Amino acid sequence: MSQPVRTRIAPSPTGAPHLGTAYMALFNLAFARKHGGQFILRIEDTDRKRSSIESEKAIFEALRWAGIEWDEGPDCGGQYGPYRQSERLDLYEREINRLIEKGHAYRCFCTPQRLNELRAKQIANKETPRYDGLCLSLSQEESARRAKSEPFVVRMKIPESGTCEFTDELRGQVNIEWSQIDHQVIRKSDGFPTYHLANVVDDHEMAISHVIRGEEWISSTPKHVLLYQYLGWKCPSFAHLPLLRNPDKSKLSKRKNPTGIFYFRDAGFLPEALLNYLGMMGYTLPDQREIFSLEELIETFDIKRISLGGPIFDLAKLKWLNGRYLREKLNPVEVIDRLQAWKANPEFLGKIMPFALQRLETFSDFFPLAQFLLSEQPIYALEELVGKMEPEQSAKFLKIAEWELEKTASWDRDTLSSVFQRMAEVEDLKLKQLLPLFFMAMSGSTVSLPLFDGIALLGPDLTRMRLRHALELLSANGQGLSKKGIKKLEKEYANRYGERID
RNA sequence: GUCCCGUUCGUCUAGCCAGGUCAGGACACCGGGUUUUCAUCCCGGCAACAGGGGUUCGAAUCCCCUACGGGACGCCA
Repeated sequence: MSQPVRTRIAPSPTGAPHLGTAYMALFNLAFARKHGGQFILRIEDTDRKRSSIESEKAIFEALRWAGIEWDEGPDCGGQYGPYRQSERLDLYEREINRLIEKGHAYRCFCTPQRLNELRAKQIANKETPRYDGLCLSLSQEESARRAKSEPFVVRMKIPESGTCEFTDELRGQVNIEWSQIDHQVIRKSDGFPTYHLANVVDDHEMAISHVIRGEEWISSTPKHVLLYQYLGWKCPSFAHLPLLRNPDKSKLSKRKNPTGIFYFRDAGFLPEALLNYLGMMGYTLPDQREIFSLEELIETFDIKRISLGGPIFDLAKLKWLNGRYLREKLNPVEVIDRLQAWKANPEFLGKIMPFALQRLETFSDFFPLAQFLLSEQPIYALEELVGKMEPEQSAKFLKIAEWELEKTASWDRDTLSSVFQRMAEVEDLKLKQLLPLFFMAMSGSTVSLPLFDGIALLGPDLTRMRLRHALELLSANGQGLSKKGIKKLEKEYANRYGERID
């Protein structure tokens, strides 16, 4: 351990900042700080189609809100920069060429169609899908010649037999047979590296000493280990943390849980309580304290104390903890400050006022009208939700809205309006017939502010939760969508609205 | 399907590495008390070593098998 400790998180800027990112960041940060090292934020934006600068900004904002600070990153620089993979392409290209020259990697000219067919065939034969090595036999000359006129990817070679052994700091030795590993693409046809290559190159170049990441990476660790060997570099040590889970034990997903970091901000949680809660997922301080600050976590941090069973994220316990923070860690004046910073400020109230004003006779009318924008979840009865609509129709429309809104890139009044406009058209309904359901689901009342403006102010995370809450209310009364029903609806949806995205 | 990882109350976990505790704490839940209500707070209760084999005087703890859960198998990360 003579080498300075440097850890990192490497989120990819696709979609909303995820709780899992904050979770991994927390332990990477704690480990680095405990050992007097640095914690780095690197943006892995090698997926050109899905990465966006907005998402990158959101990651900074979300992590900062949560109380995670990094020593080096795209926004604050550092001596190992740049910290954005799209700005490091030369570096990857150099190493990819080195790998090709040394015979550790080769160009592959197979078309996506051929690979799809191959995969389909292998799956049909109950084999593990894997590249069959067709382009492996190409001579260096032919490969170089075809590269000038044809699209290609670069794949890394994998030993034909034997076992990859590596040490996971938490689990001990892990053995995976090379026969299980595919000839991984390390450079895509668009010239960008894949995660595996970029990750290894950057971790080396950025002098990362400890790779602390999610358990989902264990099975691709052999590829990484091999790349370090091929490139003649020393491997960092690896520690794979358990994954946060949904109540059904599957990997935490926004389908089943609030997973966006901003959800917790917008729903009125304290960042320090959230961080504390994440810190007790799979970890306990030596003295079993449950309430602890980041500093206290760091002070006593011991990565070996992490327990390996995937912890289920329990909103109820988080709320309990948040309540204790409010009561025990803050005084009333501070709570008022924090409340103001949250939504009780002129800026936010100012956004509501234009809509509320037309409905005001006295000040007393304001807060009841604005209430749904200031609470986590309005309360209403099933009959109110459904109204004149058939319950199953309601469930269907709620689900479709959830899918449609998932696809909505910009979250403003007009865009939202057109989403519902279109939905009414496709369903052959008047907007007036469709909307009462959503008024109730969003605001818990038929007397409320304009719907689209309301949804815009609510933001995507709270909106999703409200749709889901409505759906759950229907299900709890036996009038929701069954699994089969959802499958069926999904197909119908694909036909009439277009493919769904996650 | 193949491989890998995991498994202590419903949930988060302590204990496991260095076998001997009535298996401890917290959330949730239930009951009681304080409070004009509610909440807070206090007290009490419910509730777990996945199963089966070993090793041992003794196993939650060490070993093996089974089951179950999860993850991975992309020109996503």
